[in-house]
Amino acid sequence: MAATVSLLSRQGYEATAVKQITTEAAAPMGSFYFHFPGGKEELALAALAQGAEGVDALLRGTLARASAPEDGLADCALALADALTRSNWLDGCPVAATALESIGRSPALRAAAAEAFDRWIVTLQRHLTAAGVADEPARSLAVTALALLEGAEMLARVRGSAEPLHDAAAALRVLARGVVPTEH
Amino acid sequence: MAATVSLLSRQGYEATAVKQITTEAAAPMGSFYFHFPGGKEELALAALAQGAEGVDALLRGTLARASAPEDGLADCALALADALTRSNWLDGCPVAATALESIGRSPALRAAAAEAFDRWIVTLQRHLTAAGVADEPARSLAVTALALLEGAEMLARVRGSAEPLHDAAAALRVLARGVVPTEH
DNA sequence: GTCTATAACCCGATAGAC
DNA sequence: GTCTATCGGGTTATAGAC
Repeated sequence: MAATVSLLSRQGYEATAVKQITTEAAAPMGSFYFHFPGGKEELALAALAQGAEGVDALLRGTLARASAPEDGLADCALALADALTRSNWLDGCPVAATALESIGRSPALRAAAAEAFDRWIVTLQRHLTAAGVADEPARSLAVTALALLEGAEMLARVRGSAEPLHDAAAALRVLARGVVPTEH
Repeated sequence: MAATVSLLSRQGYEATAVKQITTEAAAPMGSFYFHFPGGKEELALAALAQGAEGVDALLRGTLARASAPEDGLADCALALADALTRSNWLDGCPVAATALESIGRSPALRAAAAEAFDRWIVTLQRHLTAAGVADEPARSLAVTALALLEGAEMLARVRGSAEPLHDAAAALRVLARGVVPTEH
């Protein structure tokens, strides 16, 4: 299962063969279809849900540890850069590749991807409202922040450089300072 | 060829069969391998290059038509939203899906995707330097803008809503105003 | 140069013995 | 519940007639 999350993150849904998954998990093909009668798609749905939880935990942890509320979003970009560097740019967002592939092909996968994105947006938005930002600018900035994180991560992985995520962190700091009320 | 660009944009590299391409182009399988001895991958490389040119033309046209230099980046987000809505969220970035699939699998495709992204970044950066922004903040903002455009487009397609691209446009306006010198 | 027919292979999924 | 052996179909790519 963790193997599936990683494979979907690295190569997407279409390029990932069921056989590759069962091999990596040291499980035989046959019993796989006992646990996942819905086949490959059902497994992918479960993997997307698990991947969504993993990313959400990373975001929540990073936001909670932020030295100042207005730096939380930027810290998320830096946390992604760190995780990516450690995996040699292989383990990216566990949802992105599958999301793009699913748009015109699998309504179920597309919905699962949308749900994952929504969950992360809510997490980011809550961080902002907790810092005193009103609901509406908070939601808009949360959507923008997630888009920027996803896009910067894609650029970083394709180029093999953390630069886009560092640039994104700087931009997120600017955007957050525009809406988060300062204490003094 | 144009068919290939569209198919890569809609479903990525792995999900696109050579047969689907030749069928859509009303060409027989056999002669395809005469024109593309490198097979599917060589065709995809050509399609990525053509897709890169198409997007670059859209960006250049939008930036040239911008009412004010500091609105150029935001206009790009709105142009993408417009094109996406017209295709029912199907025809997105012709590079993104293939880029994510290729990272751990095909160095040639990954390099082609990186080249496309670089080209767009240069186009965005030139718009900023032409508006009087210094090289370094211009490059950093161009990278951030492309990341935001790509991420927002992915979110918009997955959710079937232009909202993320509108939010991105607003953010790009804020970021551009922070670095583009005003006239008066 | 163009196209058909097919090879060689891999895919997801299943039947059926255990 | 577990696993092996296999099915039917779709994949890329090619051989060979035209």
